[in-house]
Amino acid sequence: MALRVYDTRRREKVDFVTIEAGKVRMYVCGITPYSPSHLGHARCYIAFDIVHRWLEAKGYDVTYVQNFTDVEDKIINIANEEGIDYLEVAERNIVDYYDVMDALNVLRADHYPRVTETIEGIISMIETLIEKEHAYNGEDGVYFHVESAPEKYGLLTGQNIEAVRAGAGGRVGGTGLGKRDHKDFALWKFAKPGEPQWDSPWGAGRPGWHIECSAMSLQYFGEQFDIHGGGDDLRFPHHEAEIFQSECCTGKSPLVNHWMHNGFVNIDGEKMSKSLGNFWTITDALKTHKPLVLRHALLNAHYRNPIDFSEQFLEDGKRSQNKLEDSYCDLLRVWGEKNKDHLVSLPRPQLGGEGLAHTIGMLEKLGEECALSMDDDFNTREALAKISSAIKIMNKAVNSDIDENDRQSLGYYCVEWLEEFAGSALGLLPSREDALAGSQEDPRRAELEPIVSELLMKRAAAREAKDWEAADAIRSELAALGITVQDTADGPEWEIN
RNA sequence: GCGUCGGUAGCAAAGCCUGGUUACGCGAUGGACUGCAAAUCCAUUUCACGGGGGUUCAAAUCCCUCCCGGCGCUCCA
Repeated sequence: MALRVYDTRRREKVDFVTIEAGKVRMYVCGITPYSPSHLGHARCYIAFDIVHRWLEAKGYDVTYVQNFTDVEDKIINIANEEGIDYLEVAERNIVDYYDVMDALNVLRADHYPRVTETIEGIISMIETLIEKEHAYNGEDGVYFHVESAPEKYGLLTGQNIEAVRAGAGGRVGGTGLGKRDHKDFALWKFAKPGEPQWDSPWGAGRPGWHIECSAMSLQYFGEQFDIHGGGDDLRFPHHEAEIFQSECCTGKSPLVNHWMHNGFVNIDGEKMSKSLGNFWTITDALKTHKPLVLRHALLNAHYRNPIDFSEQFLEDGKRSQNKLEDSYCDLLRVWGEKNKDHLVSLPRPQLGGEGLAHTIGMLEKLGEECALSMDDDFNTREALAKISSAIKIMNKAVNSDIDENDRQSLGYYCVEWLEEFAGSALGLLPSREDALAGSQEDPRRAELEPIVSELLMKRAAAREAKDWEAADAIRSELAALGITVQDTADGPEWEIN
């Protein structure tokens, strides 16, 4: 099956081709750790986590690099306000980033280089650019001269260099006093008093915003690599700046085969921003919803399209995710109830029976379709639709009147099916242990356990006595505590809303 | 202004590149099951594609045009 990926530069889906057979070099722009991670970050890094997972599922050897821009204006300002070192600000937000991404089941990249650890590579890159006359030393910093390579302008945004010049109007000269041209951008900013700084051939200072990514990709991948990703807003100027820097430095073009950009998260139709007061951190969202619910909700739209985030959006994700987890749990029980001691080592059962063959056939077809959806530019929405269809078939088959051995082996098949597509590929399944334990991972559960157990025992007694009124009253009481009770063949179960 | 992405049933969102077949989900309604619920299953809620032209045996899908909206052109995932 051929993987097709949308490439921002060519503006169409193209066959995925790597520089070296079987190997993928993927670079995704990481965060500037000046504040806790927000929903936009969740969307971006989940999107590229899907790329990461699917490429590995297809057998590629993926090297995934993601940077931290740990020295930058906003970080310095916050550090000054709080009277602490800028690295402290960066560090605490990097810790937050790892925490929330782990919770969201985002697999770690292979390398997380930081600007502050890449100064040497940055300086040597700037030296080369100056030698080749693509950069110059201005009053307040070293700048890249965009007009030195005009053919590279607008490669990702389709903007025309002449038009931009014409439309720039009053903004020309607004920032960067030492610029020769308003389109030029800083490679190295000379230090102002009290700012973090490193020595350089041009004077003490720190790197401009774009150069770190060029230096890091060069360091880890060399002159050219396969995938470069990031949020849609990075197309310009950040990624176009990278093209200027890297290609002018090495003389190799194109820098990247596949440029990938994920769509934005809007809040109730408006762009999420601190000034509008509609800013959601990931931690905010996780206060009321489980991490996998947020992940599911985000994967329910194609990664390139914008998402309109709302309470309803999360509620939809919650329903879908609960359904997935409930079904997974049920199937684990169908298969494993009698095999708890060797749940993992049990060999895959033989599938027998005419009825099963039909079911297995349908599931295999859906599995293939699911893979095709992922191959078509990582269409997680369509893949989830296939998974939903599969779950329906699974539930029906497992609940039908069939031989017990068949039921058990079918359960096993279904568990494996879900683990392959919903689990490995989409990262939406909890561990088998967590799934079987229900929502046990919720910290509030342990707290509520004693009181709920007591009420459930009273209710069981009332039901035993067929005192339905009393039993329902207890259920209402629990509902008022935000707890839903479900009666199953194995007795009542409860979960926190 | 320039660039770019969109406008799909009550809501939400795939499909458009590679014209011709059901999206999927939520919500709603009825049914099976249940003491009643929940969960699950079945059925109904279907002939939806911004407007107008055109191409074609056939268009949500290709072409033209118009309208509306998002985002970018300054820091931003």
